Amino acid sequence: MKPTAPTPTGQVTIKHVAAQAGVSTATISRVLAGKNAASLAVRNRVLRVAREMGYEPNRIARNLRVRHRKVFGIVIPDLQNPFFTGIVRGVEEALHQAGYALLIANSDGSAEREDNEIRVLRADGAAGLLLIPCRPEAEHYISFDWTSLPVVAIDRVPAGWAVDSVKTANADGARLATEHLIKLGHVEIAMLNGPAHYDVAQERLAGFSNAMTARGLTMPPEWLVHSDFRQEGGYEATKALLRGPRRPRALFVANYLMTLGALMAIYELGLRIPQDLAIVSFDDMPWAAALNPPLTAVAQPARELGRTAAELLLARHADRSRAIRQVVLQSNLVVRSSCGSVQARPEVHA
Amino acid sequence: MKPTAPTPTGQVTIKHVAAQAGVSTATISRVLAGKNAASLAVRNRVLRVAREMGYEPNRIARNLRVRHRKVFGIVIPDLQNPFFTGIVRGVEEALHQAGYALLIANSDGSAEREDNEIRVLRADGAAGLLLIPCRPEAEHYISFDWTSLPVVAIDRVPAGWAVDSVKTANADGARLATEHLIKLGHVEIAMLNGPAHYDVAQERLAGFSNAMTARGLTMPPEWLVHSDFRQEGGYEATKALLRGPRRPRALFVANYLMTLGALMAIYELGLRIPQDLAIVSFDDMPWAAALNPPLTAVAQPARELGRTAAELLLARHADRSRAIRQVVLQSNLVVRSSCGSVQARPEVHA
DNA sequence: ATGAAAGCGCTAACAA
DNA sequence: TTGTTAGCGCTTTCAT
Repeated sequence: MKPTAPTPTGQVTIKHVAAQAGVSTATISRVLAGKNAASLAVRNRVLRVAREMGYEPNRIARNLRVRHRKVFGIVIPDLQNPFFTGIVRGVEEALHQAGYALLIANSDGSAEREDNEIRVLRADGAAGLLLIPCRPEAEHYISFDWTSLPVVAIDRVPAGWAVDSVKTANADGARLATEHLIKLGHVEIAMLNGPAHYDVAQERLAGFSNAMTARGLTMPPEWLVHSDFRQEGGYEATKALLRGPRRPRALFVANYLMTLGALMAIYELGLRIPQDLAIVSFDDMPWAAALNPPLTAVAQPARELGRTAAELLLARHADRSRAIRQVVLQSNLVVRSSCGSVQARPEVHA
Repeated sequence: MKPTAPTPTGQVTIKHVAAQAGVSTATISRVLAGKNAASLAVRNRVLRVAREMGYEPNRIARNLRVRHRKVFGIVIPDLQNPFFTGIVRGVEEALHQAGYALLIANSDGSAEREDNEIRVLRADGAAGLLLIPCRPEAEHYISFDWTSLPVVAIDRVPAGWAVDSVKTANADGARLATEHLIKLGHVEIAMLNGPAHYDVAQERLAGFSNAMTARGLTMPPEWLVHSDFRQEGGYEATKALLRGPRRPRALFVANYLMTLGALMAIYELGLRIPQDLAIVSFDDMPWAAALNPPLTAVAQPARELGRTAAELLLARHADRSRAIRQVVLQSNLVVRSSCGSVQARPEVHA
């Protein structure tokens, strides 16, 4: 059969082009694939006809045939978190350059949805997966069947799961923030941290503690508060903390969502930043500079994290047997004015 | 051939399951499709074997066969803009419920990338497209070949393009914001708007103007400034405005990115909000409440916009010939304290 | 340099 | 109720 008009669905297939150009489908395929295995005359004719007919190869068919797609998938816990979307941008850029597309899925922080999205992504032909895990336990991920599906973990890396991964130097970042506070003369420092079983929270705490003890600073136990990394939780926790028997003069908040909550609590309590309370945040956001006063924060290299993860995945895709690599990227402190300076104050030891 | 072990790639196909269960692939297909066209015994056996073998249908093959995918695509101009990601969430929720997946693509505000993403999405088998256009001109979109690819426009609707669309009641929202200012006693009101050729900007301006003239308020022409909807632009424009010969006492900013810039300019100039300058913003953001003072803003129903768009697309998908529908969703003003109150001030007419 | 033909994994007529 | 068979649109041997 030599169909010369588009199919009922309006799609023009390789057959139509072949018929029109008077060659076989194989030739069309070759020419379009850029293989120089056709005479110049044929080549030009094919190209022209294809263009004229508005031919667009059906990738689904192509993918079925070649048994893989130039597509990776990423599943993130929160589409509205600028840190995560920053990572996605980085991934996208790198993948785009390499000629790969990216499927973005949203687990919403739910384990079931995460599982489901992973399955869907695989069935949809993703050649590999980027994952910002929403569970800190490794067991689940380990028991998952990753056969022929390379994966790299970003930001959060369940301890004991042997995968390629990229993360921020959390401890270093936290140390930077804490030292900044200390250098400015603060001694009564509290920390608002995330859930204690998250590696990210543990590391940030470690950095904080190290900085404190290195300077011989101590704090009452109630100044270390564990919340949930969310805005509401940060709000409540901060309120409780600041209403407590002893009020700290400086606060290190372990992520941006809780910082938002903390800020609200602070204003509500009528406290001034930084005079009454200095504040540093983990995570720098576009709006940090628009706050009054501008917020000092440690900036995670989100785009870079994404880029690196993409490169890791590409590399693993190309060579399944290469050594597993864990890369950690440095974060840096961007100093604005929410920590003020208390150098003039008498150094009351806590 | 009766393959009983997975293929070299490790994938287990319908054939393996069929062989193992001792039935034909057709039966497997039917059972798994939920068609009750198999005896209970067979049905159970198939289900069990499939589970045991970890069989996951290859969607690529399925899609090729059924000639469509349960997938829609969305292309947005900025993955990091909370308003857009809010829309995406809404879309995702609605589509998920309907059993569809969503491919997210990022045009980055570039026309070429937008074109490209649309093509890719189509070739990747998307059954329909959601689009937040990055160009205000309709010509391009009209001339595009939408054959057999239903599409709905969100937020920005190029005038003259006959498609299903969902958008915010921009004029109403702007009117709300402006009236709020006026009610509070403000008369010296300026507006920081986006590019004049965007429908969104035009509508917000219309709402602003209507509110002003309805109250008999006028303003010097230099108080209407057109910027670019971006942070940097908002910063520059605000600085110029506030340094101008006549300084307004209130400012309506037409989107959130410019508000960020405006805020920075205001602080830099040492102006206090709202005493020296009241500010209302179009777009409400999670951090608006954490600002000092908390920002009064008109909130666009992003999630709802997304949900509605998804429903429109689903409906169009089901019935190509239904009447084109344009839905506009109401926005609402969330009053915080960045506009203060100047009722006590003498009413100097501008 | 080009074509014929086999199949990727699945579904849906059509038979039985 | 179940199996046989013919493709979906493409790429890729294997011939020529």
